[in-house]
Amino acid sequence: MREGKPIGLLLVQTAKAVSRAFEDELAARGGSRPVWLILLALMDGAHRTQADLAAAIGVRGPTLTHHLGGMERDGLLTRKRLPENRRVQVVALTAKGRATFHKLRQGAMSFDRDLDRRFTRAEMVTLRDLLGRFGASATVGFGPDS
Amino acid sequence: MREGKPIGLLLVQTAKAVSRAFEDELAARGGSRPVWLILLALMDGAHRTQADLAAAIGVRGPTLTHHLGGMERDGLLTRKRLPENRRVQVVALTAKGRATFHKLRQGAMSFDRDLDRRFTRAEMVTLRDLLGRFGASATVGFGPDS
DNA sequence: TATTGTTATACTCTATAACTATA
DNA sequence: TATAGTTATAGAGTATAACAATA
Repeated sequence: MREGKPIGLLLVQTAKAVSRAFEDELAARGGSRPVWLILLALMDGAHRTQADLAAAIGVRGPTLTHHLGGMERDGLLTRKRLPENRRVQVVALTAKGRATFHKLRQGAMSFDRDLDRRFTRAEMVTLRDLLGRFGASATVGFGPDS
Repeated sequence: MREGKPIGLLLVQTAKAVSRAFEDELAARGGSRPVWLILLALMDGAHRTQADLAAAIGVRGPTLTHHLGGMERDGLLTRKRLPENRRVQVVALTAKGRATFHKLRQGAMSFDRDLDRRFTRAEMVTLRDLLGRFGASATVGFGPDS
């Protein structure tokens, strides 16, 4: 016998509200969720190919190409072919890209601080455990500081 | 000093995965999230105007019009003007609309049962409390049975 | 004038299929 | 043939601005 709103719905609605607020925060600093995730992945530096990068942020190849195109037009990154294997594109952040990363990171961190204040240490441990129980995977954090 | 992945990110990523799975479940039964939410709101029957309905499912007027248009074309509902106030549209489910509701409701309930099994009663109480702490609002459940 | 909803239009994110270039 | 990525195209969901009809 379950009580109250379905837990999946509660989770999804809660996350939708939080997600919207987070995206507003990023937008106020000239970013968006996909741009933030790409910057994060590039700063972490662990990916090798665009296919890897796409997988890291959870989209398909053409979707990544789409976002990289926009970011390249905005001067956030450059793409150039590897001489040894000209099929591969090497994606690198520009100074502006790194600056944007830091700007967005500020927003992301302040956003998270606000959420964080609502829970005690113990509650946070419990919450992480319970969220983990839904069986989703995860990759990124706030990324490196420099 | 916080530890691990930002809690907001964890929440959003978890919800994204759950949400995607839920939408696949609805899609397998010929629905979608917005259609499900609209059917649910109409079965609950608490709204009065389309503006209310839009607010209940968290979208703007034109977005609702867009979805109602599709659902009307699909024969799930009818719209007609109130004689007393011809600005107001009265939205009503057809038999097909109600049938679709029940079909999607099966999917939603079986989906939620799967999630539910992963938690004890006590954990569920805790989880609801903690999710509530994020400060999101909420309206719907599984709706009425008939 | 204010209210209710629609139309016109557009943007963002995403995807699949077909293609180019390279290996 | 297989691989890395792009182009072409499309579709879902959302929004704002302007509008029509009604009150």
